[in-house]
Amino acid sequence: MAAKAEIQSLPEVPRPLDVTSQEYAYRRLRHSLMIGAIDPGRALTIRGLAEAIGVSPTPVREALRRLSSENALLVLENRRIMVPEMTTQRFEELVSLRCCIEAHAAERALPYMSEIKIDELEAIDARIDTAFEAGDLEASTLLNHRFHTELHAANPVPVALPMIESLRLQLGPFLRVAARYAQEYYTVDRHKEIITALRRRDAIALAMAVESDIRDGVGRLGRNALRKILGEAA
Amino acid sequence: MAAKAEIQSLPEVPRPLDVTSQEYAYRRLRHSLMIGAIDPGRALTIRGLAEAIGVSPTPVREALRRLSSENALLVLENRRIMVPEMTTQRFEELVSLRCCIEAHAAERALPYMSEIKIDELEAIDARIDTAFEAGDLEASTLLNHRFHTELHAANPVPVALPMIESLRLQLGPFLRVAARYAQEYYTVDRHKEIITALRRRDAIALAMAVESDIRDGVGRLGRNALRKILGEAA
DNA sequence: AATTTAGCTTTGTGATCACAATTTGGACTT
DNA sequence: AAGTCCAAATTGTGATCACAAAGCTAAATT
Repeated sequence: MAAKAEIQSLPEVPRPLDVTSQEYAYRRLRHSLMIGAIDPGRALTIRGLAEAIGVSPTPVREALRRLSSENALLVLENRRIMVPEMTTQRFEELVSLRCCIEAHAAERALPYMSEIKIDELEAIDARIDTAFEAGDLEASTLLNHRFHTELHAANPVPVALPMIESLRLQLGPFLRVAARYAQEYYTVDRHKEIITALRRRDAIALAMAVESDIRDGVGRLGRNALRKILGEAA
Repeated sequence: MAAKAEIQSLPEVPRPLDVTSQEYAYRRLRHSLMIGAIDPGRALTIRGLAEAIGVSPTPVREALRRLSSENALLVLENRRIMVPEMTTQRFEELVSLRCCIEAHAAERALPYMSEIKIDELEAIDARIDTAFEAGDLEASTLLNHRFHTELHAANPVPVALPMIESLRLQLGPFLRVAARYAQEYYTVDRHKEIITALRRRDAIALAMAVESDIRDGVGRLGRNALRKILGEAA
């Protein structure tokens, strides 16, 4: 009996005392996916993950079902589970859909935006700049997520949020790979424009700023990486 | 020991031989939700559903996790699971988001639309009219779903489809209730406009037609129902 | 009569076990 | 040396059981 070939080592996340094993497995898997700790195309086994996380197969299965419902994982007809691979077409679809939904969600959140909330967003943006100048890409992207989430969450009925997070989860693993291929980080941060539009209560400008922020940021990074990755393969 | 208070009777769905119990439970629950067989606000128990479906609790739990990831079900902090209730605000958010995504998805599918595909859509639309005139609301709404799905599925990378279906699932239970309150069915069917826009390859007209179709159909029906329901309550 | 409390039931959760299907590895044949 | 076939291991699946928390009912206390 050979030793288990590959005991996945998943990044750890804090576990509050009252969260269920299923929820903990979900969070840990989700975080691993988001930061690109599991490569696209990688096959996952329930028992392997259960051992890595330290719980029984049952809660792991439930976590995997959740993730596949969010399209963060793919269940093949072999019933095997893997991280979806990125293609040029899928990337373009994901980015354009994310622009569409986030612009819409921002417009919908605008009427509920208080000046205090805008101040908070401005503070987060300042921290993003600080983190970026310090070269802390980890904190920078995390704060960037935070900025967008806070923006949309101003809406008291955030039905768009789960969908935006699903898109982030689908883009996450690939963007981490993409970051390795980027020689320079285009920090074309449209957050200043977003905040200006918020203060002016200008819905049109807001939607355009949000769309530009995503298209010029995520879109450009991913496209460049895809060009290089596909160039290498050929 | 009193008999079980409420053995849910869920609408049956065909079960192919090769589908897992988990998948079967999912489909049956999903279908029940979609046609409004389970009232909003209704609490669900794992054991009760397992008995109703005829499987053990394990696959039911997995199905419930999937459904809650799609926001078709709500897990309370008591860990109890229920069908979300509809509010005016949530309804408006769902309808506007659905307009936004479906218009976008239709635009994205347009370049992949063949004349044959458009013919098929036209055929489905004809069947919708037939079913509607025959008073078969069940078939009519089912075919309406089919029409929209076929439209979006022309895109070879349909990343928007799961989100659209999630929105349908969130609106489904309520719309069934709403239909009871509608004295007359506004059959303002914009499908003819959609097909014309497709044939002309007019992306703008297509997006507008899709948006109008949803806003004038689902939106109007739901708003009227909400007005009456809330009027009764007051 | 209202409120608290005690005990029972129901419920979600998760670990374990058994089973079937798929996969894997190597030995055998050609 | 390449392909085929059989056996062992791995994997997904699902039922069952045990446990703890939450809910409910009814009795007892104030």
